[in-house]
Amino acid sequence: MTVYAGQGDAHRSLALLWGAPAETRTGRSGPKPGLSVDAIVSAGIAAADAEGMAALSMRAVGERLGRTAMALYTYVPGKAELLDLMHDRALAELPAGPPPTGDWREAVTAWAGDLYDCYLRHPWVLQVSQARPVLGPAELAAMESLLRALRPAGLPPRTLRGAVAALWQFVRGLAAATADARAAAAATGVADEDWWIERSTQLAVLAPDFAERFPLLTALQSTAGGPPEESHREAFHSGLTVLLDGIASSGPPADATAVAG
Amino acid sequence: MTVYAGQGDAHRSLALLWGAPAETRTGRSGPKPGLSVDAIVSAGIAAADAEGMAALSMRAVGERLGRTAMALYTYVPGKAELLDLMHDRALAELPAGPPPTGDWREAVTAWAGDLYDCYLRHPWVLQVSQARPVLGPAELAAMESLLRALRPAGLPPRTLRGAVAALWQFVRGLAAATADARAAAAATGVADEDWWIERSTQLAVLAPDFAERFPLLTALQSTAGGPPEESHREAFHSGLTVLLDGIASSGPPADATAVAG
DNA sequence: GAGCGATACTTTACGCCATAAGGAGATGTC
DNA sequence: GACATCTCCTTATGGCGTAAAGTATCGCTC
Repeated sequence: MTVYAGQGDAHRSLALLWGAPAETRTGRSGPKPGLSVDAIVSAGIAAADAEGMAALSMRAVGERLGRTAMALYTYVPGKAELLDLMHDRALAELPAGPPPTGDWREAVTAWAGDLYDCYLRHPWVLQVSQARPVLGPAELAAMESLLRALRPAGLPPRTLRGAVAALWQFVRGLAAATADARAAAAATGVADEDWWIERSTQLAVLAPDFAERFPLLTALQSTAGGPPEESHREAFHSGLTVLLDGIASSGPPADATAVAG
Repeated sequence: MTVYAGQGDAHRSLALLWGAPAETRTGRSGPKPGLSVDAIVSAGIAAADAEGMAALSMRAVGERLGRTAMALYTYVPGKAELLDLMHDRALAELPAGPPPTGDWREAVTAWAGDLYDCYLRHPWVLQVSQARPVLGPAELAAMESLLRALRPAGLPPRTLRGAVAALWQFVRGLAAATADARAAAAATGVADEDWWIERSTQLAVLAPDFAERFPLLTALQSTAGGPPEESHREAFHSGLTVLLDGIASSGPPADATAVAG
């Protein structure tokens, strides 16, 4: 669901993301707050992790805190902003910085693996409207991490921007594919492999000319072995290798870093 | 919206996608169908193009056809399946095959550009739960096209799978970023540039230590010129170059194709 | 310490949504 | 003409996000 939040109150959203500093006015009257933005975000993440994005409602989050749905509106402008906060908080689980090894390939690989794992721990993040320019601190920190890892590669700014986009989107996309395969397996109660086989059987009936219409796809598919989960992991590594090779060939004179390392 | 369709009746969905062949039983009684799956899918696409994914309801689609929402359920099992059909129909706009030039880089670039443009023509496609293994004919045809374009690169199967995933996800991700930037600009009525400036100003207030916390990001940002739309196009090209370079370096002995071409 | 305004939270209500259930009318076969 | 079948409708159910308004609680001012 979507989670295609309206642009709504962008200012308020940003302020919440970056933790509005002097929110504590002097002279507050009224009952003390029983909740907090943090607690609400945590409850939202717990709910999304446990029940999935489709089941995430303001009522559900409120119930986890022993409140009604409307109580949340004291702390958060609306569901869209709550999702923004949840998104950034999930990304905040990423390690702060890459290990200071000299090998940028290793550093980038570690970064990609961390992001991939984080997405799979919180698959609902992938359903929050992608690439909405929310600019939360954790998201920016993750990007800074990637830039730090890539620095030794010595890319010019243009290429660097492209490489960052390609890396991020690749990880995100592969995590989404993995997560969806898992969800399908869990929802149908069918094991990954069997589900795939069933699908293929149906396809063979519906499109008997499949092999002729899609010869290359058929050929490629026949070379795949093992369950989808493993196949995704393999695609992750080989795709990442392609990306790293591309980055290496766009770097400085080709052997400067290799020799230096 | 999500479009995180339940796995629901996968069989029925697949049958619709591949155009169940002998649907016309002999001896049909009852009134003649006033609608068709095709017409409903077209209306759905028109609605999504015009009003956006958030406004896409069964009611809205029905209204475009002069019917109620419930009338659609005679033709389509539910909203999720309709979205699957819309998704595949949108991808069917892609050209059938790459031009038969010998230059695979050119062919892949053309393929990527076509997909990028298609996504931007139908931004809602990017909000349909990504990578759901729907396996519609148009989606598979697009993949076959990419494989055809990549063939001269002579990649081994493992690498090929990774490269395909990386390319597809990269294009999808960048299209999503571009589409979201456009949506933000349209929704706020603010021009791209101004919106970005405003955002930066807010950030500077909320996080005065921005430059210290994110030095590399700050440095990279300062090298960017021009409006976001152009910046995205630039990222598209430089990212694609990185990917193509990576593919080239994973291919056969490195100069076989270059010399041959 | 009385009063008052601000605050947290609730109840209620509105207008959406997808879709289950059942009925009305049209159309074909027998 | 009878009947089965099919399209399409109306109605109803149970959800959703959230606007509006009410209630209880707290802290400040006088």
